Amino acid sequence: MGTQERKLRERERRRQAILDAAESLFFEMGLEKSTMDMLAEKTELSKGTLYLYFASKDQVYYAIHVRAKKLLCQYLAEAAGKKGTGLQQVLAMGQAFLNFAQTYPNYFRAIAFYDLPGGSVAEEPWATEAHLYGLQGIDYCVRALKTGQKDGSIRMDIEANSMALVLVAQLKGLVMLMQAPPPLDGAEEFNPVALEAAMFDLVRAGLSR
Amino acid sequence: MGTQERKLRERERRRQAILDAAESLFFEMGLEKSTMDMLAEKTELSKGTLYLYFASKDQVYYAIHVRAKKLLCQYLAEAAGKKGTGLQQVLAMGQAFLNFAQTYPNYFRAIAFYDLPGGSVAEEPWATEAHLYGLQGIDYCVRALKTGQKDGSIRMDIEANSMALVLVAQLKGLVMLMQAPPPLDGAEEFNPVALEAAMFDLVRAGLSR
Amino acid sequence: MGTQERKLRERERRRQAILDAAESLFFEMGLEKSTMDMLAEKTELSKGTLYLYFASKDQVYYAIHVRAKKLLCQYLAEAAGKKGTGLQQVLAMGQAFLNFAQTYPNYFRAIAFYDLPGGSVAEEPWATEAHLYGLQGIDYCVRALKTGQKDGSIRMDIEANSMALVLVAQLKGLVMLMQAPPPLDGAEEFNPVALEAAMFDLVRAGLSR
Amino acid sequence: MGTQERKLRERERRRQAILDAAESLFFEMGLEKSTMDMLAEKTELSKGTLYLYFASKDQVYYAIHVRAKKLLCQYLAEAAGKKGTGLQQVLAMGQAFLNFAQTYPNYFRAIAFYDLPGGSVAEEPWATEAHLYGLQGIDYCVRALKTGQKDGSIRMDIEANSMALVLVAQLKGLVMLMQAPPPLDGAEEFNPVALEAAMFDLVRAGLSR
DNA sequence: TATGAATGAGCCTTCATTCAT
DNA sequence: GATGAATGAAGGCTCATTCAT
Repeated sequence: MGTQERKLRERERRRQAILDAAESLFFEMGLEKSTMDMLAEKTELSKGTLYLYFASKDQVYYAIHVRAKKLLCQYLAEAAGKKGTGLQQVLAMGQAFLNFAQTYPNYFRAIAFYDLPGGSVAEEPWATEAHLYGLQGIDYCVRALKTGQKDGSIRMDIEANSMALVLVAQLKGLVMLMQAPPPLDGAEEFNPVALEAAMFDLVRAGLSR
Repeated sequence: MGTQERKLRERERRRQAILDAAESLFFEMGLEKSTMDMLAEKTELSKGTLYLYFASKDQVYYAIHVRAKKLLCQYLAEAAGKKGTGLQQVLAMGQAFLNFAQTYPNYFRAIAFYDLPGGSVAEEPWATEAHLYGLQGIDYCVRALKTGQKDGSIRMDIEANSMALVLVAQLKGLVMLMQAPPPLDGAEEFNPVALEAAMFDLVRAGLSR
Repeated sequence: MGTQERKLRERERRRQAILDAAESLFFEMGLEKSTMDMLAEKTELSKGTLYLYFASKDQVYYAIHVRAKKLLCQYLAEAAGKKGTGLQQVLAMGQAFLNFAQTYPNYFRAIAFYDLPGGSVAEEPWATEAHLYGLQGIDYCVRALKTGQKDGSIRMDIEANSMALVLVAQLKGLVMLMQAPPPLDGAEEFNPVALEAAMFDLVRAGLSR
Repeated sequence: MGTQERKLRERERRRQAILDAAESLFFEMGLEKSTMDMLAEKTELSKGTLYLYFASKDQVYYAIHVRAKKLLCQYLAEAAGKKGTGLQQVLAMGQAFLNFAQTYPNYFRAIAFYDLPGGSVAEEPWATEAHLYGLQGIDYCVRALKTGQKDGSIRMDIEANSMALVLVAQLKGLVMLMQAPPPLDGAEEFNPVALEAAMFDLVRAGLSR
């Protein structure tokens, strides 16, 4: 019978619906200010039911985090698969990261915030899946760097593993800066386009031979 | 009589003692999980007394944040004052930033966390002083870049204002990565020294002519 | 199924039980000195549960106030419906008011205190229902006065609207006096029966033709 | 030496200054919302000093209450001393009461609120002086009533002691009604002048022969 | 006498989680 | 599986009062 299977699918659908609601809730209100009551109301489910699908509020947040990393991985994978030199691939991945962050700023925050030292959910025993996705993103970058070194588009004296991490960290830092609320009087402060250009300039010049 | 003056000094000393305790508390437990009760216990003061020195929990945190930015500014100022080419100054400031982050990881977090989008205290009307310190740090970097362009150590086609922000963002991202808790099994994951080296390599190559 | 209906009834029952407890608590301790902890203990409910039924302490008090005015209105309505001249109706309503105040001294206080200038809950946006009950009481009195003027039991030169308010104010003042605690040594001070008699004497003579 | 005497006068002056400040504070903010800190700031005295003059916050309030009753007594005494029939004296005292309440609405409230059952300070062992002033006011009224019975302006079958209390209670109730904040939409509700007229009409007709 | 820093009990309210139905 | 009433441990903050100086 497909009965059991159908039930499973149904359950997964519900789970995703909860996550959808949680996403918009958490990102609108902030994680700490969001309550399970609000989530229950938004999902039109009872509070008890929520706990049938997620063991805790943190788990809900974690699931969103995983979602976000999964999606980011897809963006990176696509960029990594493009034709071109290794350097071009690296730059394409950088662009993909920026696109992701601009298209899904909330997802980006879920990733950035979650990884923060002292972040609310990190260091939990079940935080495994998310980490793997993170590693995979790094791995794409490492491979592209090595490809670039083989095809001559990237300097040979670069240590690919470390540089990949540096590039990712740089991207995260940049997006966090760009997404930070203008602290005062809403002054123009900086031009996102110019910022991106400067970064790509730095990376291209810094990596290429 | 210096009585009044002494009282004022005494008061300031107490204030700083509270901040010291708050620092270690907040950074150990995280801001949200720290309570005023805990702070009272740690300072061996009553809860009421705490509110004689700080109007709210947020204000305590903000004061730490200001402290941190002040100190970081000193680090940067010192580096910015060193002899050498503009490029060397830029790199020296990068090194100073890393030194600061390693010497005072908690202060670094205070800065990084506070600036986070959706951060708990940002956008308050009194969050001005802190912002100015931030701007000053950027300014040091801009000047060093321009100096480098004049003395020939840095490419002329670089837009100093944007690049300064990129460099700062990069540093923040890198330190956040390095300070992130090893998410699992404590695997070595990455080598901080190699990471720093890779970053300086990227920056030097990326900026110089 | 009447399941849902039963639940609703159950909920209402609980609500009333909380109000019962709150009544005796507030009137014993005074509103300001009563705490939600006390109310929780008295109802043998947790403090959190209290907030499932009432949004705030003020709302609890307000609910009591409404209860009181509702009951008073019933007393007045009954008296207003009696046979007799208008004057007799007015006096009957006065007597009903006194009966109410003697039977439910706490309710009387809830009304008197709530209406007090500077009372804690007044001027809230939801304080509407209560006010309407108050107006209705006045209305009964106005009608009785006019009836009396038609049937000749009450002087024609009396302005019914103003006189109704005067009579109500008089009654309130009198009951407040009678309910005031003997400030010292418990001396007899005054005789409630004589007081009532004096008031009815005054009103009868003052109104009749 | 007049030294000690001067000190005593100085002390009394300070005491009165505190009361002046407390009056405007309490009546502006409400008793419960006023804090000793506020009073200290208003008097430009330290909080500790306040406790040198008054044993508690309640005592401060009580002193204001006494002040108020004293002043009311003066108003009544003056009216009671006027020439005319007993009835005229009674009515004059009523008018004096209304004048007092309109001139010093805050004082009136201090009296009315303090006497309220469950009022914050009542039933304290030291609440004696105030009570005496209250009795004196009653006494004036009793005498005027008896005078009226002698001079034929007031019915003989009235029991002066009870009627005096009724009249006072009536006045209090009326003023409380008139001072109550318009509960809704600021509608005109009632006309104070008409109210006063109605009351005097009732009393005159009710008392006179 | 005057100060004001320190106290600490207490207040109202919130909310993640549980569990009987 | 779904519900939602009940829980209770905190949480941030207030304020009348005390006391060493």
